[in-house]
Amino acid sequence: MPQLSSGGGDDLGANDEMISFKDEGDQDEKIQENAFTERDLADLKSSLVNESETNQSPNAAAVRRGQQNEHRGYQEKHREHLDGVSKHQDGGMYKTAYPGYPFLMLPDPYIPNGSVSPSSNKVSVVQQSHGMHPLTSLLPYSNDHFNPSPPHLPTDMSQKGIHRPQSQDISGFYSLPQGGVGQMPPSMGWQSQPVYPLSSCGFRQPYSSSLPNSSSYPRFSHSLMLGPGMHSTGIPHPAIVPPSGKQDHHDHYDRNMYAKPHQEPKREKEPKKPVIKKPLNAFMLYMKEMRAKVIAECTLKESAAINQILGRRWHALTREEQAKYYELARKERQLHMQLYPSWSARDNYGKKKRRKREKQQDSTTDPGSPKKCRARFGLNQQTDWCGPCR
DNA sequence: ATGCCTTTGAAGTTG
DNA sequence: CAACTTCAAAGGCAT
Repeated sequence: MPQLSSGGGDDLGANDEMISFKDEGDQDEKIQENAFTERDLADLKSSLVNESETNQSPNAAAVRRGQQNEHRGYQEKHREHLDGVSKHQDGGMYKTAYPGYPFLMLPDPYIPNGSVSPSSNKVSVVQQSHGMHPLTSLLPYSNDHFNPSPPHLPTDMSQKGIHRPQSQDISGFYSLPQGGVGQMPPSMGWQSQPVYPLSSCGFRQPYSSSLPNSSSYPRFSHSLMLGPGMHSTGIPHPAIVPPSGKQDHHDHYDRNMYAKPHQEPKREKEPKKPVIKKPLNAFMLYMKEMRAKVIAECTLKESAAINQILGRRWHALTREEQAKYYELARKERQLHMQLYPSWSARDNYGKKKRRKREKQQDSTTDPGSPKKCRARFGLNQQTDWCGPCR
């Protein structure tokens, strides 16, 4: 893949990247294949669908329609919506949220003013004591494309208590904290938003278990969105994460770091070096922005499922639409470089690898159960002995 | 408690 | 230099 930053200039190196899409045919094939195998599971699960779920769906047929639609190629569906000929009675998510191209909804949840995704609260960000981003004034972003919301609507908010600046700059992802109270962007009007039927989501059935019901449908309280971490002092840079805390499952950073950004005086031990995370690439930025929409429209929660949808939508975007994110990502990298000139992706490299290696080493010395051991060495479970087990 | 899943893209590593 | 690997986000789920 060519580097976007290469060659300078207009920097639409993204175009090259976009040319080299995966074989969509294969993808669709894979998708359909999965859809088929997963439908069985879905059928199974659908029997467990609770009352509220059916209440949300106009009728069972609608649900089934959604399931049937799952077997149609995403591209087909996408084309449908592009043509503005949504056959979904419910109007379909695109009809509702994407009158035209998906990007037209960008203004709504765009992250620069706070990744609205209620699920993306885990902003991977850093907690530093100072409130102002050192490069605030350097942020050259003109987010014309991403103007987050109508002027009358507050946009300064983020999840789990992260302040997002109202100013339109790159800081959306490397949030620049500002004073003031977190506010709800238009897209955060979750509770008043209509429930989008599952059929509008081009997603596969296994997640029908996530069909809306009164309890599972994402409702986000203000306390969640304006968590205790909402503070006027803020977050210097989302890419930085305190090494001590747990940021996410993978890297063990503190998810709630924003919730308690100022409670650290207690621990005065080892001022460890904060972890600086990778800047987000174009797709990651896109995901972060669109996740909330997908969650709302498809009533999904599982990120793996959501990401599949987002991946398909990503491919459905036009070059111009993608270019916006590539450009944003490029600026993200630039800013990241400015902020952390000495940082290298290598810094965070090899953690999992190391863990894996360590695990493997453990497993070589510790054979585990005989069954596991035989399986590992491809031996007959009934008759064979493996060395380590012996 | 931890890792996997799932996506794309950037960047690092390996051969 | 091509191919491969890792890590960014996300949250449910399995172990």
